[in-house]
Amino acid sequence: MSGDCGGFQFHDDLSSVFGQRPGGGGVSNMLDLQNGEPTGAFMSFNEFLHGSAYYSALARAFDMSISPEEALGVSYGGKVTREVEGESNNINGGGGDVYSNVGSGGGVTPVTPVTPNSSVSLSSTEAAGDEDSGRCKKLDQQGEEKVEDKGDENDGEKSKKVNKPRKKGEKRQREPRFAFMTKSEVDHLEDGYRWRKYGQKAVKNSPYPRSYYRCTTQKCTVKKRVERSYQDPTIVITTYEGQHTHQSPATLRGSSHILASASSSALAPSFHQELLLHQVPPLITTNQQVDANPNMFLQSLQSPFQQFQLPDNYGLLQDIIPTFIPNNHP
DNA sequence: CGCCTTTGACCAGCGC
DNA sequence: GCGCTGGTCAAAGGCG
Repeated sequence: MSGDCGGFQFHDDLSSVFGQRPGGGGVSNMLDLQNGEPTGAFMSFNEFLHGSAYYSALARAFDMSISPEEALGVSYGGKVTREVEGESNNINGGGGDVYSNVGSGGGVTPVTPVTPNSSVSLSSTEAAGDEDSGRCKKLDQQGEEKVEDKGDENDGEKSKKVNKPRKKGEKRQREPRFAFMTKSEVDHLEDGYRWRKYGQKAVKNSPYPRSYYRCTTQKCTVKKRVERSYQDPTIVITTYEGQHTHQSPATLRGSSHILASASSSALAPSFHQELLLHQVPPLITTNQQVDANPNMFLQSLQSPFQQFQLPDNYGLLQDIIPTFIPNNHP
């Protein structure tokens, strides 16, 4: 079990960590917000994820400025560290509060479309790619081999599906991964990209299956996993791996106008988010102290964002941003 | 017809 | 070595 190849070393962590019910102790109030409201939150991480500067900046920030542990620490405390380092200790019971989001505090927008969700939290691991050193080479190979395989699968013999030659010893560079914790009623949040589901697995210790998605754009190897917190079904944990090599349809659609009309309430929520997210990078510096007191952290983050004159309905971002930004400490 | 989801099977890594 | 688990494949079927 611990042997989760991978994908994400912290996937288990995520499950357990994100799975912690709010109220455990500290900061986690995000889940309590908007209770029972089937609000549709349009989760537009696309801008965040597509090959935009933001993604790169963020990845870089996590990768170079902070260790995975620290990144994770943004949301929860120390126990996690070990997992990130390769141990799959269950941090359950840690009671640590995972949610560090500033509540969306009713930031739910009436105009928000159908995707339910509200609060979001981000975590990042192993952008550093170290972790993979020990495992999951499989993933590396697949990207490339997969292609070959399809061609090779000749023989109609395919008695068994997966009998492709896997190169051994090859390591694949771990792609930066980011996990979002979202309160949502739908598993697959709209993020502006097109995804194809390629698998679903039951997750140990969780009644909810984990779904595996792959970006349908050719040559784009981005993947994402979606699973629900087993402790709080209203929480969806979305983990992105890799970096889009293209722009999302949503972005293409309006990116050029964003800056000009960003403040317009006519913009779709996603655009608001995009704008905001793109403005964020400068704030990403280091996140020392992040692991201190989430509350403190969040509080310190709030002011910087206010300068953006966020639209009334930026609800989601409201939650996302604070979590994203490690810290902006002078 | 193309795209997507579902689903059972396979593989690799890890712990015991 | 065995069993467990996560991750992936690919056939089959559904849908627009």
